[in-house]
Amino acid sequence: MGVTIKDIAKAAGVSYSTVSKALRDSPLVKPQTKQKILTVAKEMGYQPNIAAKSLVSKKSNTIGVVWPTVERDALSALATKINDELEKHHYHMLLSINPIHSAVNVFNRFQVDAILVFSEKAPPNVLQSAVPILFYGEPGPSSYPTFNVNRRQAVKKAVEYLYQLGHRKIAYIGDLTKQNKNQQEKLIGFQEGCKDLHLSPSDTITVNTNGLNWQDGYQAAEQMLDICTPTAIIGGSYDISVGILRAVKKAQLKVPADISLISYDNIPQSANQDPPLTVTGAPIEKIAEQMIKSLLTLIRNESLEDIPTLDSELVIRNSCTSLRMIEG
DNA sequence: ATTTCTCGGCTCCGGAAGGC
DNA sequence: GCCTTCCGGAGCCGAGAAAT
Repeated sequence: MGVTIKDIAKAAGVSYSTVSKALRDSPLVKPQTKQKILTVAKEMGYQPNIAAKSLVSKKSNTIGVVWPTVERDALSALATKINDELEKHHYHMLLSINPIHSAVNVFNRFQVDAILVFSEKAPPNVLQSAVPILFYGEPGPSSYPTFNVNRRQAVKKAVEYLYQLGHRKIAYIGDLTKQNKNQQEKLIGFQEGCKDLHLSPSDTITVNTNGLNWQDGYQAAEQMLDICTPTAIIGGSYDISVGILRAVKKAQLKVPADISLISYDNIPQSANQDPPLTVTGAPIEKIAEQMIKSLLTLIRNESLEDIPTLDSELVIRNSCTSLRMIEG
């Protein structure tokens, strides 16, 4: 058992209510008494008991986050940013990779203040939760607010940028699974972008990775390169793009000299690749910021007006080159 | 089966002490 | 005697264990 305010009270020779006030910097405690209590607390290694605090305040200052997987770099980056953003507001984060229903159930028992559900596919029925839930990505049951980013626009921007560089033979390598709306949005963005720019359907290639891990991207790119070599590729996620990069290198080709590459997922890690990747998508700092802003609104019991869909940004680094330069 | 107690921390209310 | 300052005790919170 850890040190409690009762232990400190005994050691400091005051009552525990005085310790409580001193620790909360209450003006009702004499400065000398306060200083003595703080010194004793520090010496004894006192750490406040969150469970006890939440009993009184009816708040745990904890957010439950339902996460699909911890294995993808893109998601770890977002989880880190969300945690940073929560810390700014003195909140803690509990992460669960359980299925949505059981995670929501456990979080309610832990008495979190709100739950953020990162959903890659909509849950089949209504969730039982005493605390507010915010969905990110795939909309949940209609009664729950959803926060989203403009994936379609992101991929479209990538197509337009590659077009400006002179590319006409462009591949999109991503998860094309029909059930996953988020991934479908990216595909639609690619198709719309190509159509708007009158790219020949025979030159635009879509390759299904059947997954979002780097291995999925690697295999899909490897198979594609056996058959054809586009001048540019758009990877459907950061992890997929990492796989594509490996496959391109294995095929004795160079990015960007032989093939330009743009990755979906606007995360800082993209800059650490060789070469640093040009990326598209909403910056994860902005995603985390907007997400937590919406969550805190829900916690305050205020109604959430329309949550804005975050626009994407293209970050140009070194993985794309002008087609003229390749030819020259 | 029902009631009481326990955990740790917070807050309200009131008592003790001291100054005028 | 009154007022202010400082501190202490009771009660509360929720869930589960222990007692009845």
